[in-house]
Amino acid sequence: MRMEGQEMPEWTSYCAEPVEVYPTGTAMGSLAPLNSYMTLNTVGLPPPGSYQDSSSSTGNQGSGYQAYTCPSRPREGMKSYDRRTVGHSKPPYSYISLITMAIKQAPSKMLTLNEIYQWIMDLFPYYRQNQQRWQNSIRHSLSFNDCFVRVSRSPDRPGKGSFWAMHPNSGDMFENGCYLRRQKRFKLAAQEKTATRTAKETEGNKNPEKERREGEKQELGACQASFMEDREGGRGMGGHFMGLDVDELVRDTRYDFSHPFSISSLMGVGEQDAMAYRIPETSGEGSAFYQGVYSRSLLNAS
DNA sequence: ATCTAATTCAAGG
DNA sequence: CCTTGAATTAGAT
Repeated sequence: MRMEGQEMPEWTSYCAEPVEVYPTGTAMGSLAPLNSYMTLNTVGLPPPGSYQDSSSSTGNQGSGYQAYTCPSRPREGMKSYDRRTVGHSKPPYSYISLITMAIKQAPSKMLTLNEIYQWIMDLFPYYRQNQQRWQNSIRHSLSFNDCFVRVSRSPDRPGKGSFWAMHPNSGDMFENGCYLRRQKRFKLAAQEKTATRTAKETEGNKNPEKERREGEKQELGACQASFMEDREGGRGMGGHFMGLDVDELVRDTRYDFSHPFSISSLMGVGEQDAMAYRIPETSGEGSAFYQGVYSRSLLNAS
């Protein structure tokens, strides 16, 4: 039950209370969504005693995720596990996933660097440590990945740092339920990045140079390319996103289908669509639903 | 084993 | 704060 008009989704208020644990080696696709009310039993996981703990080796970079404490609403009869031993494990989300979640949950669909940091720390206790390290990684991710777009502050919204938004064509990068590694990056062709360099001061630069896109189309694959129809955005010299106006960056691009592990689901955004969890009635091969969800080039390439 | 995405360190603007 | 690059780690096949 989410409350309208609330700043943050309800689940963010208790997410700092780790009560559920996932076993080592759990396939990403089988992870329950953050706002799931499933119990360990319902997902058929081994008892808590059999979980490995990685929090003790806080600096254990490289040893992979041992366990993950899923932020969850404390429930009746749900014993909360020892947070000192099992909590603070690294969440099974890449920085790109985290950033994406943060931005998408924002009403404005745009956040400053610090707001992103804050959101992550509020939600995941693990990230309240080693801030220097992961925050540097976050910055690197933002600059390096074309799916993130830097939006300069408008004079009416003074402050420090730019805003970060999702590139309108980045698609739903995690609809397949994998938050650790995308199949393909969302890479803009060189021209797109360099496009509209001059329009920077011009303000009215709504004309991003819509030509020259055949090259990258083949590079990204047919499906992805279809996303690139019409208007293409680009980054100017300073890396600011200038090809599209803010409205486009900000619009909430939700998809018609809802996947149990989609970010929308994770964030409780699509609760009314929850029914869509239904699995297609055994279609001979490749139901429309899954074809849509798992279409490699279309959903992963971002 | 390989391919490539993600993470980390870190210099330079 | 932002961008890059090189080197390393690590998912997925």
